[in-house]
Amino acid sequence: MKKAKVTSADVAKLAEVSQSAVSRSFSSDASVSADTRAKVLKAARKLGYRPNVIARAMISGRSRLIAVLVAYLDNQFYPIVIEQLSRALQERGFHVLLFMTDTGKQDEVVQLMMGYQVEGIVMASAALSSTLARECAQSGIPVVLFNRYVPSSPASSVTSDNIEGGRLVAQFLVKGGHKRIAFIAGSEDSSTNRDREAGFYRGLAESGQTVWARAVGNYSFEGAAAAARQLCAVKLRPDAIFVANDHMAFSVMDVLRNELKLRIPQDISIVGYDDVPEASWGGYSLTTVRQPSAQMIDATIKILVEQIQREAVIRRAAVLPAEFIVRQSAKLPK
Amino acid sequence: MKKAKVTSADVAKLAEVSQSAVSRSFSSDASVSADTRAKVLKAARKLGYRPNVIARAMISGRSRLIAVLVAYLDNQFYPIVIEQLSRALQERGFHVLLFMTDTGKQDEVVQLMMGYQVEGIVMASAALSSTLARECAQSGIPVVLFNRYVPSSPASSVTSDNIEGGRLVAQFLVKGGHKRIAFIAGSEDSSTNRDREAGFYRGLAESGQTVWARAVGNYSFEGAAAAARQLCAVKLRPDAIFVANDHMAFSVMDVLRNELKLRIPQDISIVGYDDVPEASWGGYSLTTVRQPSAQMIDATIKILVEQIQREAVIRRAAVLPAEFIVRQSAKLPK
DNA sequence: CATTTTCTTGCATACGTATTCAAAACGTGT
DNA sequence: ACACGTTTTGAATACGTATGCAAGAAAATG
Repeated sequence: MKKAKVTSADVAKLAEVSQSAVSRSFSSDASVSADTRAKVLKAARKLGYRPNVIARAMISGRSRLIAVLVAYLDNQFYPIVIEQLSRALQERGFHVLLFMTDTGKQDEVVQLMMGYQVEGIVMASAALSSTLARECAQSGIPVVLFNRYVPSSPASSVTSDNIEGGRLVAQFLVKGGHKRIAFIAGSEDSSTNRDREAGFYRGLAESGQTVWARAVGNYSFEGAAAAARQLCAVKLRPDAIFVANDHMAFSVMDVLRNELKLRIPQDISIVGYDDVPEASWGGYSLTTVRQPSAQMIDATIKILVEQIQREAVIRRAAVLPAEFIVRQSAKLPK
Repeated sequence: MKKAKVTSADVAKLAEVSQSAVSRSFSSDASVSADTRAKVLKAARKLGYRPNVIARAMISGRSRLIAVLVAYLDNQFYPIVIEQLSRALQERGFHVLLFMTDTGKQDEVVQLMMGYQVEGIVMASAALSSTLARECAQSGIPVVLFNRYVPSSPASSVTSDNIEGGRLVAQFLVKGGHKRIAFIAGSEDSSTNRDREAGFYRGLAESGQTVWARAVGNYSFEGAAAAARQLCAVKLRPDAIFVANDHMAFSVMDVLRNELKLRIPQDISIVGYDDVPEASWGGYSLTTVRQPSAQMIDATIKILVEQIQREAVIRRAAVLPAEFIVRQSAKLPK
């Protein structure tokens, strides 16, 4: 098993042209006669030549690599995003370098990404320390916080309208006649949770209500289960719970139905956020708020590509409309 | 916003050493005095220097890139695998270059991967044409078919024992007293489906039964729903269905419960395969066969790393034990 | 102290491609 | 046939790092 690397020089020799000609034949906007290009391509095919992207990146300074940083993939929202993002980037000649990290090791990982000369960074389900953001901005690498928002940061962001989404939930639950409406938060330091919660409270206030109870689930399955138990361990339990994302909502529903023997939505209504695929499954049929993932991906790519082409990092913040999805986990308004 | 690239030469100048010294200071097993290394690291920190991995890959021929090819991420098995794989590779200094592709465009994508000089390829949920496999082997790039198996291919493979897994399902269902046991297949050209089905039939035969009915779901949510409807549209419907993976099983359960108003497992038993996280959720509580994903990842990495280090591509085939997981979607043996 | 032996160090070069520059080839109109 | 603009071509160089080599420094040995 030999590594028989075939280079542009090999192709050049076979095609009886210069190495430059080979290079130009593989670059779309170069000045080569159709004649020599044909010769080159023929020789290349014969030898099985493929331009070395690494070498190309070296000289051109464009690696065509986009780093995607994600903390976990058990919340189905992120796999979907990664799939769509990867497909869309592929179409534009970019490719995804995937990094998994728990918060804390972020600095290290960002250094790694920069080492790979990535042309852009997408951070999903992970915040970005301000020093790190500054560092990226200085080196001219556009950063998009996907589904996260940090006002003071030079990084761009793409989110859905979490505030409005939260408000919609409040309105729906109030109209449904609920009087003891509770909230289960995600990570308290995340902008998604902050905004959803703020919008939710505002919506309640507009109807003259306030939140009945509140617990924290930290966007984790177990955390949400604990939060649900906590909320229902009082004499007068809530008659509705807004859970800050679908992933937690499933866990909450399991606890309510199987441990506490409550019927959903007859005894208690549940609303989630994200509209991940499982939300439409029959086992849950979760009323939720849809994040427009396709539009969010589009916005992300637009921001990245624009900044890469113009070689200028400008802060952008895209906020896309959220849509309320009615299913069967919450009582309908009469 | 300027791209102020800082190179090893810059660091060398500041530290008053040669560029070679800088390079050596960043290579773990190089001969540098502790003294100069300290000087270099100090200067590097001051300038914010990070070795350019691209340039390093160029000269050393080691990109530290592993291509991961996957067809879709809606089956939760694959996100989990990607997460674990990425984490494990990161620990060993490798990184994941992610490619999404529908079968058909595979050749193109493999060419792309080779262009990036990846040191290894993991193909999950995608077969590999034999010409492609040969090409990879020739260029000395180890290929691991994850959860796929192609006997004639020079590519290595890592699977769970799908035959035994299928057999376990048959045994369990027979012991549960079922008399009309059906099967919903995944993609008929996939080795996972072939092996699970073969093992299942063998298990049935050992108990003197044969399959009652069979339909194809193509590993898709909609396909499985259609298959379920088809199986139950006869006068005597099955009293148990083995569905070739969990993802399809959820869809089948939805159809049975919500459309056909059947109770699971009282009216009909369902068994899946994979043990994805959702299988343990209360909404489904799916009896299934667990694929040992952690062990499969370990095996994959071991194969890759070994072949990369020894610079020799040898075909390996790891088959790991499957474990039967009893939950509540299938009647228990008495 | 002389002589090996082991460590360090800098110089020069190589990796495979894109791109600048000047020369060459080719057309075009007079 | 000539001058001129346009297109095509090859030689040379640069990108940022790792490494073989030889020389110098330090350490170990006698």
